[in-house]
Amino acid sequence: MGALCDFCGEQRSMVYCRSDAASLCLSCDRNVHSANALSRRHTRTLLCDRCVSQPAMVRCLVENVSLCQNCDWNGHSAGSSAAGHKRQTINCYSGCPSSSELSKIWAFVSDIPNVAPEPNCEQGISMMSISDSGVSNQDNAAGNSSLLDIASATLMSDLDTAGKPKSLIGSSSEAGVNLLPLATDQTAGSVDSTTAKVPYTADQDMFSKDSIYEDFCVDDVDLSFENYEELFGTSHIQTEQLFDDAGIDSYFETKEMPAGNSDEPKLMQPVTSNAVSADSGMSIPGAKGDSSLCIPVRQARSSISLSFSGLTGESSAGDYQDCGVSPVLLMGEPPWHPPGPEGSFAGATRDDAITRYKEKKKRRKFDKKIRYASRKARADVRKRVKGRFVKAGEAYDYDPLCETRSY
DNA sequence: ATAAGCTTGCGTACCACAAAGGTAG
DNA sequence: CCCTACCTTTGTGGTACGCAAGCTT
Repeated sequence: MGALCDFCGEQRSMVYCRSDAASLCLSCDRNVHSANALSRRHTRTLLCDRCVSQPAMVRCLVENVSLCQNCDWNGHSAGSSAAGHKRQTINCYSGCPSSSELSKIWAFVSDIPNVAPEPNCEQGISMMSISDSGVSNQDNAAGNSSLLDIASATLMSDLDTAGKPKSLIGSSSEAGVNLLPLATDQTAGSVDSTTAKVPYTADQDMFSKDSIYEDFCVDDVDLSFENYEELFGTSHIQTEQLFDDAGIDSYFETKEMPAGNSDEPKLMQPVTSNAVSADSGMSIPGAKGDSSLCIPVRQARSSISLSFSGLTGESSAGDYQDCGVSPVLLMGEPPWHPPGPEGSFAGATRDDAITRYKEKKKRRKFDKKIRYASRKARADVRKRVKGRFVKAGEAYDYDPLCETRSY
């Protein structure tokens, strides 16, 4: 039994709405997201079967579970016995699809309950769009059938441990499947599906050419993050709990940071503002886009470089890497590689990135750090006027030592 | 459909003063 | 090299305020 629906609190939550930062049962999902046009645009996806708190990104066909990126990485990391498991991307949807329509999209999910059609959603799947590519059925001349193609696409049977399809080219074109970058959250992110159209057709072998980036014609988008929840898709506490996972901690317990780590000072900075925690950069779940950052790499790089707090335009690649952002992602290296010697390099790079990310996550403190307890103690007992400290002996309106105000 | 007003949330300045840090003798 | 005195800088918390974004009318 998974977590209960955040809305009704009765049914088992099944889908995750990043815009609402809520886990919902299908019934409430339809109710909530049929309220108005805006809510219908919320993109949802399956809930991670493992952590039951994050949106699932992939479906492990071997274990038959849906996993968020963190759980996927943890469970299918290089060297683990599960590293070779076949995985399939899980697509987001918006609109108000019926349970049968969801069943078509998520054919691998056997227990989609029947949900009565919502009166406000008479358009049903006609309103539905797969946010993977910004390709909606309205845009897709192939209609619903291709929609399902998209939904079932990207069979990751040949994925290496970095989640990079090895034989993407062949499988995509041969099967007539529209293989597209992983899902973006069009509402949680600024990646507007209306502008982020990917002009891809099945006969375009975009993955086989060096011109891969040129084929992504996405307007430069603002990837600024509006709040922490949106960024992480969960609350601070939840996130910390997530990464307080004993498995993760135990994994790093014996590992020492190398001396002279250039990012050491930065690590000491409390991350209390809505500035983007660089940790997010690794998985960037909900980071105005999905964890897999399905926006084209080049665009992502340019946008992120302007949006990550503390990272200026002059920031070097090392800065980004220090922040845990995969150099693969940031430096324009494609998120996957064709089979070949480069693959192992990419895997190592990714492992390095994961290592940095986890180390940093372990060390990070989200609450305010008190450097001088004595000063805090002093401030705690200091008298104030409208929040400001006042000279000793002056009239004051707030005595922190008193239960009630003096004014 | 648009504009104006309202609400909400976030970031920051402000204050006094003890402690920390730096410098000179 | 160590110690002391002096000066400057830092950091601490509650509140008010400004701004921006979203929502309502």
